Amino acid sequence: MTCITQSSEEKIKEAAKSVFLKKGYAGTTARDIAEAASMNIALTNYYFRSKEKLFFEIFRDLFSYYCKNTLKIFEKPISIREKLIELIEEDFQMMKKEPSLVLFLMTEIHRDPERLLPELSRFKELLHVTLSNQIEEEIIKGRMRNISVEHLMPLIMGSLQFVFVGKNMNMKMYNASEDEFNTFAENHKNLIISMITEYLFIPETVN
Amino acid sequence: MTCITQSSEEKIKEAAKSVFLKKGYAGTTARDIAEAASMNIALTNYYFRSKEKLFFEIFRDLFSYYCKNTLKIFEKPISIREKLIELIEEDFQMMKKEPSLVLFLMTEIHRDPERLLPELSRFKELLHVTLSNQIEEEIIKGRMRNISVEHLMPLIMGSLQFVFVGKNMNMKMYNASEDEFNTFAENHKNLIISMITEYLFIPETVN
DNA sequence: ACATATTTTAAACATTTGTTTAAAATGTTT
DNA sequence: AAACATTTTAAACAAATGTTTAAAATATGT
Repeated sequence: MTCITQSSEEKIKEAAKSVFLKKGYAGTTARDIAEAASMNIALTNYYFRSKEKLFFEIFRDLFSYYCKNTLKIFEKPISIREKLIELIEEDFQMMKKEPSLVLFLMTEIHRDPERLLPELSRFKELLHVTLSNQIEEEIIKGRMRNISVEHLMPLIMGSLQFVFVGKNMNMKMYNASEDEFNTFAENHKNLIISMITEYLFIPETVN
Repeated sequence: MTCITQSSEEKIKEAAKSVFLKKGYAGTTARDIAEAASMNIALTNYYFRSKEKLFFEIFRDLFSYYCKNTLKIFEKPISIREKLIELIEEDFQMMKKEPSLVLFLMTEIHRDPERLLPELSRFKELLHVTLSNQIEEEIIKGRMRNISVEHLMPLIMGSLQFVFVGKNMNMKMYNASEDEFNTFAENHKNLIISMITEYLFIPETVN
């Protein structure tokens, strides 16, 4: 999203985002940000008042970016099966674009959950509204295994996202290039779609 | 492993380990460590020469702790099915004991894979020796789905470990206590065992 | 008991940290 | 062009950082 003309404020925020994603809050210095933005040190505080305020702003952006797609899919008027497949596909694309995102979010939340997630329960409720009832219906109809949303979500997200959380480790372990890793991740995604759907959904018995 | 009498060196290392696990390398100060160990600031450098050297030592310990159990299980003369189930059970116990471990390792490796994983390929080879052939046999015999170790491992580890990587987020989201989280994690583990085995292994056709 | 080596301490060290200042440069309005 | 507001700059700030020092305390060997 690099515009032709970008305000200094935007330039700093963009740069800060990329540095925070790479090094985390504690590992990032004000001078790192200034250098990445090619701007004077003082400007970060001029526009954002403090490193912490800038971080909060970026964290909030990234976290809602992370959630938004998921909710949008869940609100669609499609079947559970389609929702889950779309979720995995969307999630995969997101992580391909921003491979550090999930690890970043997890690390920072681990550091200070209270401060960073003051309104998380709203997300939980939206998940329930858009998914729980639909799942229950499927289960009652005998078309799906008995599983709760609380387990379903980490089951899906976990298997897929973990590959990206450990991206650098995997690349190191298999001497893989960026392209090779992406191919690997794509295959893994397809494997997960196959496993999840085959495990969750009970094939209709032909009488 | 708190002994009755613990040398200063051990006390510092123990304390440093717990602080590093919680706050990561960049988020930990020399004074944090000294305070956690109830020791003088200068002793860290007296025994370990630098914060970085102490960190490397602890990282190496934790990483081999993380790998050791896995390899030990894979070397056992048991079936693939048994190996995978034991792996999940062991892994679960490990994370119950040290919930921050995986996120810590992933974060630090992400930060600097070259420095921290100089000899990772050895682990990869051991994985192959102890597992690849056995899997191939099963696949040829038609008792197992066609899947490579490269995909199998993250598939298993991911779904299970992700719950602990996002522990604080999950606890916050569901207002869960430590005990409630552990119950949840245990149920999740069982779900994963069920899913993995049912998906991977092809039931013998009764003729 | 003495001499020696090891461990612990308080204090200081030079850098790096996030942040502020006050002046300079630039943009905007009339 | 003059007056004003906004943006950018170099320099400095206090506080925090990892590390070192040199003396004190303790342990060890003879």
